[in-house]
Amino acid sequence: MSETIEQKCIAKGVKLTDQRKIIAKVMSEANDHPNVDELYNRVSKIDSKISIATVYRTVKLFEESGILTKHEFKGGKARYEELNESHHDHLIDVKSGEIIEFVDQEIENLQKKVAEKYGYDLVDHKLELYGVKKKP
Amino acid sequence: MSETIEQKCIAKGVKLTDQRKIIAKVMSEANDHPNVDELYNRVSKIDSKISIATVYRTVKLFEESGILTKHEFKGGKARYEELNESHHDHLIDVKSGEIIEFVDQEIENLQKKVAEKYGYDLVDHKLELYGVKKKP
DNA sequence: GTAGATGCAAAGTATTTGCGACAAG
DNA sequence: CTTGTCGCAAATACTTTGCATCTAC
Repeated sequence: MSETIEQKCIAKGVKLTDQRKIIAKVMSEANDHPNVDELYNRVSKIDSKISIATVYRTVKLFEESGILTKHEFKGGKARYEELNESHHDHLIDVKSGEIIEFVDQEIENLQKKVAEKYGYDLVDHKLELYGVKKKP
Repeated sequence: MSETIEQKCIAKGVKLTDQRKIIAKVMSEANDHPNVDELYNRVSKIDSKISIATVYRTVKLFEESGILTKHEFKGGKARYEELNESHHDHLIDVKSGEIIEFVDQEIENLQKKVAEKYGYDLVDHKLELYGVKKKP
């Protein structure tokens, strides 16, 4: 088991307020990719006085601190997930919205190769696959 | 030289108004990836009475008709480009915003393979590389 | 104690929409 | 003619921000 978000905040010198602790806890426990509304709903159940502005401010702060990562999947609201050692990309079921995480080292290597071919160092990338479930 | 957007509209039965003809022309001639504001500016130079609502409605219509494609690059406004036979992905210079188009058949094949591995047919995908120019 | 965080409501952006006037087929 | 489009302004959706108050360190 790796560090919790709260531990990461301490490690990175991010001040821990009650609100941030709650948001950290909810995100640490999430195993999906909540958008700000969903996160706000979950957080509100723990402390109903937290404002959505704080949720926005906190996810932004956590993102800038390298604790969360933001995804902007097709035509939807921004979604967040905890950033951890294992990088992965996403396969999105266009019918159900289900999100599957995957890793493909070969694709990663090829991406770096493409960037280099054009004289660039790859600093970031986004790979999203959109699919429909196959008929058996 | 392939079809103009105007010709594609006719082929697809999209009604051609004066405004749409102008937007079609500007997009056909663009060799970048304008966002709606930029497109509106270019279009306004030809006919200053076109409203931005029409530009929004038209790019949406063209997208749904398979004439334009929409990109939502990191943290910016939506950008559009003409959809044509040659599929490609994008490498974005994070400093300058410059956008380079590239094709890598090997990555394309691997994507399909990943989707299949999870029992999906790939219907769409998004691959964006973000890089910084290498020091010589 | 002080710098920074919060809640609230108001302000920004980007985009969409209702409606009466208008134009393409 | 008739259906769909346009321009306008108002509405919406998501996100950010100014300000007075409060809190972690």
